[in-house]
Amino acid sequence: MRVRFSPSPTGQLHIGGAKTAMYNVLFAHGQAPREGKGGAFVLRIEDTDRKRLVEGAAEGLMTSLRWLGLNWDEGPDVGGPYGPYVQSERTPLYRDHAEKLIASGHAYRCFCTPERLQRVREEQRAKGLPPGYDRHCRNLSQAEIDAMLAAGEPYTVRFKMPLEGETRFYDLLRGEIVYQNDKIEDLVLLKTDGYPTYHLANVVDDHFMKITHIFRAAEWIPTAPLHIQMYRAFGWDAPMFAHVPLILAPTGGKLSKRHGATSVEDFRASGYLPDALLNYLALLGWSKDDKTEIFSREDLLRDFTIERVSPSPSTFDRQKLDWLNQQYINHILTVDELAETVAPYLAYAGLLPVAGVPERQRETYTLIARRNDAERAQATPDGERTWYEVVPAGTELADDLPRLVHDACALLKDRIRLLTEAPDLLSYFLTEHVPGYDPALLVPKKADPEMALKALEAVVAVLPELDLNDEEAVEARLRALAGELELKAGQLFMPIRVAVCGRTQSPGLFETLRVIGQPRVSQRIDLAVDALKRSLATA
RNA sequence: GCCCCCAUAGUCUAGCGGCCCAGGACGUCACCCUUUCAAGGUGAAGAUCGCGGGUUCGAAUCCCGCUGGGGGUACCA
Repeated sequence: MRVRFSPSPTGQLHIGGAKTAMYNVLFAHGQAPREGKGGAFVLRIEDTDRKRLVEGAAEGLMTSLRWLGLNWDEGPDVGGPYGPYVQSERTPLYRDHAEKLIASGHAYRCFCTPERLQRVREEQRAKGLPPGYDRHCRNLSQAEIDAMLAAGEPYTVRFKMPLEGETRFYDLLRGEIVYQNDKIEDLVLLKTDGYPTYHLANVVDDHFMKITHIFRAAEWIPTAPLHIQMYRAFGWDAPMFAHVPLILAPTGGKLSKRHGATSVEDFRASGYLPDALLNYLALLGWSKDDKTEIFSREDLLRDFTIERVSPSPSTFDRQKLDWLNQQYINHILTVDELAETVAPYLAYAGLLPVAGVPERQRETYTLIARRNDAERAQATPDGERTWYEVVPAGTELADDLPRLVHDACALLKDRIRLLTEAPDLLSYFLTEHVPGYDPALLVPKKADPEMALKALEAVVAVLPELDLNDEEAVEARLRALAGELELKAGQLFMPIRVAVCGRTQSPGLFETLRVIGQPRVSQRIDLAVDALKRSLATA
């Protein structure tokens, strides 16, 4: 069983494309071997539209696929027995086959100009007729054709669609689909620039690359009958088809740029894990049973069958993706893995030297930097703070960063949903001094500054005798201290938390103190005491 | 306009004629845990299975129509 994913290098990999690619991989590497057949996944670049070509897009597509772990057995970079795998390198093949179709009476040269086609469409619209090519050149006499050719008139090659009858084909997800032949146009196969259209290149390549199953986006359903007719005209067997449903935007319609992140690269830069994205995409239109939600790559390879993919389109739900991402961060990644994964985001936010980013995370760092540098340069004055603007440039970092990143990840893994949240959440662990904060936060609700001051001064007094590594002892001592001061535990804990973290939310107080360590804790509390004294003096 | 596809709670889905006056998940709400925020646990609300006809002893499940949503209608893929 051989399948293929064939993106056109006109932009980044859309998550709809990623889903299609994933189904291809799961079929070739999962379902096929399970059913005792060999499986190969082919990557083919469809760069036949020279006008829409984007420099570097093919590389970007491949980077995104690899990031998702969707690896191909044959493709432009790895080669294979049926190459080349880039269509622009195969143009003679397409031209030959267009000629073959003309010779066998299944296609014809069309000398109509774009202007004439445009005019025909307008006339049809004016008369309320369905727009489409009027087959003007289908019945030119040989003399007319020869004259045009002799005059050097440019031409396209169009497929001679049967004028009557019907074409049926079987879709693995939907069953049989029937089209009336007279509803299908004589579409262009070869353009005047000598490049093939999708229809020609696809059918020819899928045949010569021995593709057995075509899993492609549902938007191709309407042209499937054309493709079937082409296989027949060539005398080839058509592969099986499965048209995978589109991903819709919450507002309806195809998911597009206006709906925020839509490309795999967008999600990568926004702090999603490849496994979580893949898991989410798998669930969008497929399920194993009535309860399983978390699927590792191995699970998917073991459980996926194309037959269980739903034929109905589904709406993209960012909240569920976020939940899955959080599940992976909190329950599936180890602390070491999290610390490594989060490194590029920390580095870009200035909380880790770039040199401290592990080799394996370099690519992510580069991607983040490339995508954000431009935006960063033209900093919006009104702007909301972005995830990487959590500490001022030049902030002094702690000297024992690797340990701190690791320990802070251990404490914070249950509250990171996106990796981009890490810089903010980890900031006060990684800097030498607590980032600036409003001293008013030091005062708990329903309390006054005098009380907060009294509490912190009492802490300053007992701090030297505490071993912060002994969380239980610290807790016991501080609880006792609260009693002595006639405060509720929380009324004592909150000022300490704010003094040390610069915010009212943090992991458990005692583990936080342990990780930040005696010297910095004590220095931060001293500063908080000063701040309180100052504000009391002014008031 | 014409052609095609799809149709279970706001969203993703289980269900493939009786097990379903419909199960799971996200989200929402409440409670528990608790030094904050999370995480975790427990529970609740939320679907006349889009509507109307059939078929059948019996339909979310099969058939037809309608409605709604989506896609296609390019010398783009």
